[in-house]
Amino acid sequence: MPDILPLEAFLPYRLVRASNAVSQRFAAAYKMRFGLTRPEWRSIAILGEVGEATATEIGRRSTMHKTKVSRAVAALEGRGWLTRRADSDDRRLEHLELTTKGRQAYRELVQLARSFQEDLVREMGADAAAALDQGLSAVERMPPARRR
Amino acid sequence: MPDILPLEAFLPYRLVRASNAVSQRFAAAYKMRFGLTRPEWRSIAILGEVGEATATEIGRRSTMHKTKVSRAVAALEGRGWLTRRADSDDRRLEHLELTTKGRQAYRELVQLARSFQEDLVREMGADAAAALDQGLSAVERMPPARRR
DNA sequence: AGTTGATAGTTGCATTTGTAACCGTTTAGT
DNA sequence: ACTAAACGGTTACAAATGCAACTATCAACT
Repeated sequence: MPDILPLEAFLPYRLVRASNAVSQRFAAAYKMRFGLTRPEWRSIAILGEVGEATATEIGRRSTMHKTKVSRAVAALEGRGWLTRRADSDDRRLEHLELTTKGRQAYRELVQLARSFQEDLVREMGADAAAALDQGLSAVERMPPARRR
Repeated sequence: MPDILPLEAFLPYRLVRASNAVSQRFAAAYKMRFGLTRPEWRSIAILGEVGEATATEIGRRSTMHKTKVSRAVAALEGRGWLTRRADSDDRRLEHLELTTKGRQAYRELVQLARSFQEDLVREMGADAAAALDQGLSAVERMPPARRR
């Protein structure tokens, strides 16, 4: 008799599936509204949050690879949503900042995100949402598999 | 004063991040051991679980696009880990089944997955794991965004 | 029977992504 | 000062992915 593992009971699989379901739903919203990609949305989210950051810092804070950030930033710059400012001390660094247009979009994106999360919590139920929060916090506390 | 949304407090982002952290760690394990891709691992997992399935059923059960399944199945067939058997009634269907070699790998993969999950639960703590389970279940209960 | 529409599965093509290499700049060690 | 290593950022190339079109088959309806 075979020893089986139901995929439905396997945490990594369940996490991926839940994450896809939820984030794709949200991605559909900001893609529909602004035509943004996920790396772009994340970059805006970081810049809106911290005001100004280098590309590396965006990557660190949003868990994105340098190349993704680089491309997202280039695209957002092309839209006129952010500007680059060279660092006077270290000429490798570029300080990025949202433009007025970028901040305006950010404001709307925050609205979108808030109402999305409210709907989500309502739909799953407050206690389940609290449980999810607790579970995710524990995962976040785990040491990363391997730095690179 | 700007109205900000901390990305760290946004559920979709946290879900994606947790899911990446966990599933990439596991992926590294089966990739290291067998050189499998994620679609391949999932296809094996389904076939090992249900014994026999069509490509469409694998896709449905593992939430993968047809093309992913098609390519994964082709790769696994190339390895000699599964066989195709035409349906006698409906000649569009192909019943897929693991070979002896495939089942052997499956057995080892199940071991790998079990010990991975055990480690995971131990690392996050039993109650956090239970909370995560509860939260994920609630997400799984939500209606899918859009059928295709 | 014949046409239309659906379904199973594959493949071509464009887009996205990751890896590695690269350039310019800064830091550290000698 | 000088070399080597490290770092920020970009880009070239390869691999993975998704979409759409396609083939073959089946089902339904006339």
